[in-house]
Formats: sequence, structure tokens, C-alpha cells
Amino acid sequence: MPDSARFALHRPEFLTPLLRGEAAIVALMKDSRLTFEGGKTLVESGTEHPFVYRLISGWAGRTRQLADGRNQFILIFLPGDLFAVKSMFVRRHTDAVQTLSKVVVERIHYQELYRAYTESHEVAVRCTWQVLEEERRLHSWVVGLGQGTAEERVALLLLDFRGRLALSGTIAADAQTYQMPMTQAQLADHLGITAVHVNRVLRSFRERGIMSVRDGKVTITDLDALSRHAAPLLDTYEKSTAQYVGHADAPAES
Amino acid sequence: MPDSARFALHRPEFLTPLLRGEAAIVALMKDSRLTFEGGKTLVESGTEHPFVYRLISGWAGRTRQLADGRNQFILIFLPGDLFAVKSMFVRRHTDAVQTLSKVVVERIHYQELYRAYTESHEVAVRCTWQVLEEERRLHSWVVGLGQGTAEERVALLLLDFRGRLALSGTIAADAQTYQMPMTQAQLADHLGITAVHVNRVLRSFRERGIMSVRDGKVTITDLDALSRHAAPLLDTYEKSTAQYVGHADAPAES
DNA sequence: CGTTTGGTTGATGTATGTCAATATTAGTGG
DNA sequence: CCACTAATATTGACATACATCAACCAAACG
Repeated sequence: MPDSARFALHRPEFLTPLLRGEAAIVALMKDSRLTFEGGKTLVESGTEHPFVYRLISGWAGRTRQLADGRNQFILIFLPGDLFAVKSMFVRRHTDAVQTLSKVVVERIHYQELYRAYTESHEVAVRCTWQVLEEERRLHSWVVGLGQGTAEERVALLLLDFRGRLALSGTIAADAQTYQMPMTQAQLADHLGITAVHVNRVLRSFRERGIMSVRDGKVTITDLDALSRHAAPLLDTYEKSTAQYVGHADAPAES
Repeated sequence: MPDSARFALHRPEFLTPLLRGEAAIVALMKDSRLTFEGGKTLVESGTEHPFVYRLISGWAGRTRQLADGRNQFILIFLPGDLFAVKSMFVRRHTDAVQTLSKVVVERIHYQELYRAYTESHEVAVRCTWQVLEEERRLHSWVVGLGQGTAEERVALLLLDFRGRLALSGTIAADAQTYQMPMTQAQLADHLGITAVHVNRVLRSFRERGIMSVRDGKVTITDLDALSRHAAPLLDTYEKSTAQYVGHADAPAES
């Protein structure tokens, strides 16, 4: 997988600044590696938090807990994602970031990153890009939550995970299976439906031979069918970007 | 209303760069003023679009239309918002931007803005901030769509509009009424429910003396009750930022 | 004035939630 | 390796928030 693939949809002239900014940030974060178990809170909601993170391996999620016990996983982070970029600009994080599995992260103090940001527009570009990319995912998810049925949301999410894992090089572009550490209750809190209903949808997909989830592993047995279930929620452009709906024709490795 | 209020939640040390970046962008956009009627498409989905906009007056919204006719208003833009910042980095806009009323905008070609972005980290800060702010709103909306009932979503949205209009200085901070140009069908497409159900929720609020919508104007008659309906969807921090849930104790004008 | 657009309301249907019970698996200490 | 416990997954019976369908009204408008 070429590096450029990680930054889909870019204007070509920005590829160089993006990759240089990325390299600069990676270099700055060196020697800051940390490991956390699953179920830990990396960023606590309502607190001041001065670090910006890069997820090296494992899964994490931004989550908001409501006073009455309801919970929403707003966004899921996969390897390669920068997160908590907003630490640079806002004092307080309203949402928590929790690990969904054992994770390895690197991080940097916001003041140090901000110095780099002001001194190198390439670092700034990489940061802005990251936020834009998160925004793009949120757009898709708002559409899914606002318009999608439970089946459509599940299909969209599982294909999105697969596409992102492939882009980051964690799995091959044509992989039919991947590790997925979220419990059904956690999936429910991301999908905006109940855990019981998640279970029913997964059973239905399983019984129709479309896909199955077992032991923290997603196995897609009928990619076309799964893509068809997610397709109504995709815009035409997403539909044509093959790797995001499952028909990668790019090689898995560069 | 002091300028700084427009940039809530910031780290104090970034106020100066933010305001300077803002001023620089405003200056660059001078003499680019355009007026559009309601119902026009400013940015067409799936097309290349080279401009970054600033909304001077009126309402607009980012929207995604699905092939089967479903439609989702992803985000609503109010006066003072920058939008289509991503024009700088991505070639193609997957979502459209439509006017919801007569609007006045200013705009700038992305190459010109990018030059300023690379030459002034203050401009970069203002751009990154805008995207972070949009992301913050999307977080809240994902929580609303994922966890909220129809009543909670309506209450949250109407209070959010009020709070944002107050922050931008369009209405007074303690205003009980504001112009709201969206039709019930458009509200439905933002709320993720049907127009018929929007109507029922509004009727229920009206009959309970909480608020009413007539002739494109929202009138809040029982702010506490409306806030109580939205409160379950707010995190503790938002609840404490008074102007966002209706209890502004800041003066309306600076 | 007919036509269109937006709003309102009732009758009925359904996707999903709720409740509750039972498997199944994972973890823990003896 | 077993006994115990707590998560997690699974399933059925039943409830409900919201959707759908279909009418009708009111205002805007050319």
C-alpha cells in the first residue's frame, strides 16, 4: 500500500506537505510510546488534557456518557490515527477517549506540537488534515444514524472498519477477515441501537451467509451482499472509491 | 458580546492568533461578496469546488442526498461560520451546501487562502479552529441522533440555534425569539425523523406552552422546560456553559 | 383563481426497544 | 484442573416510539 493511499481524496499538490508533516510529527513523538490495557480511559471527559496522540496499534474510541447512563461512541480510532488534536486549541475535552483493546500509543505535549505547527506549515497541514478526515467520518456517521436502518448501519460500519484497516496497512486490501475487539454492547452504543438488536442483526447476517462475528473476529463471507446492504448510505463518490466498499483492486502492499 | 466569546472553550493563549487569523481571512475575502436566494446549491456534491466561504447573513446547510431519495442535513451554518474549508485540501466535495434562506457570503479561492495559511500560522490556526468547531458540533449531533428521542433532538436543536445566533451577535443573548427559516421537512431531514413527526413534536411543545414555530420564527415561551428536555443529551460541561442552554448571564452587547 | 408548497391531523403499521430468562465464555482464586 | 463469578451473547414475548399512508387545510404565488 503506497503512503499516498492513506490520504485519500487529497488535492495532489498537498501530498508532499502532508507526508512531510506526518514524518515531522512521528519524529517528534519518538520515545513517547505507552501501552494501555483495554477498557482504560486515555482522556477523561471534562478534564484538561495536554497531549495529542497517535495510535500505533489497537482500537480506541471517543465516547460521551450521559447523566442517565446512556452512552455514545462517537468515533472509533484505528491504527495510524492521530487523536485529541484539539488538545492544542481547547482547554477541556468534553468527551472521553477509551481503549477498546490493548493499545500502543505515542503522544506529544500540545505546546511542543504547537511550536512545530507554527514553525512548519507542513505540520499544520497534517493537523488540519487529520481534523478534516475525522469530520468526513462524522459526516458519514451522521448520515448513517439519521437515515439508516439498523442493518444498513451495521453493514456500513463493518465495511468502514475493513476499509480503514486496509488503508492503514493493518490488513491486506482484499482481506475477508479482521480482528474487531468491540463487544456487542459497545457496537450498540456506536450504532445507536440496543445490544439486543445488534445481536439480532448479526444473527440475521450470519444466517444469510453474509458475515459473522466470533471471538473478536469479523469474517465476511459475502462481500457483495454486505456492500449492497451498506450501499444506500453511501454517496456516489464513496461508491466509486473501491477500497472503501470492499472491491479493492489496488495491491495490498507497495 | 466580546469577540472572544465567539471562540468558546479555547486555550487563552490562542485567542490572539485566532482573532488575528480571523481578521486576515476577512481582509482577504473583501470585495468577494455574493448574494444567493434560498434553496440554491452553493457547492454541488461530487464536484470540484475551489472556494472557501464565510457566511455573512442567512442560513445554509451541508446536505447529503442518497440515491433512493433520502436526504440528511448534516450540519447547519449560521452567520459568522466559515465553511468548505476543506476545499483547500480535498479535490471533490462529497456533500452539497445549500442555502436555507437568502444568504450573503464572501469567499476566497483555495489557492489564495492556502498561500496565507502557509505564510501565517495565525491563518492556519483560524482554519484548524473552524474545522475543530464543526467537529464539536458534529459530536453533539451524533450523540443526539444516536441516543436522543425525537423530543430531545428538537429541544437540543432549537436551543443550539439560539445559542449560536447569540454567540454570533445575530440576536441578543437573552432573546426568547429568533428567525428560523427551515421548513418542517428540512428540520426532519436534519433530525433524522419524518416531517409528520416533527410536526407532532412541535405541536406537543406548543400545547404545553414550551415553544412555538410560526412564520419562520421560533418563540420560546418556557426556556427552563425546553432546556430540561434537551438536558439529557448535554454533557456536564455544556450544561455549565450557560449561553448554550439558554441561561445567558453575559450581556448581549460588548 | 388554480396550483404549489408547507403545515396539520387521524388511522394504522413496523422497526426497534424493553424485559426477562438462559446460554456461553472469560476470568479468578483455590 | 475445578468451582465460582462476572461478562458477554443469545433468544423469546411483549411494548412503543416513530413511520407510513392518506387526507385536508392554509398560505403563497403566478
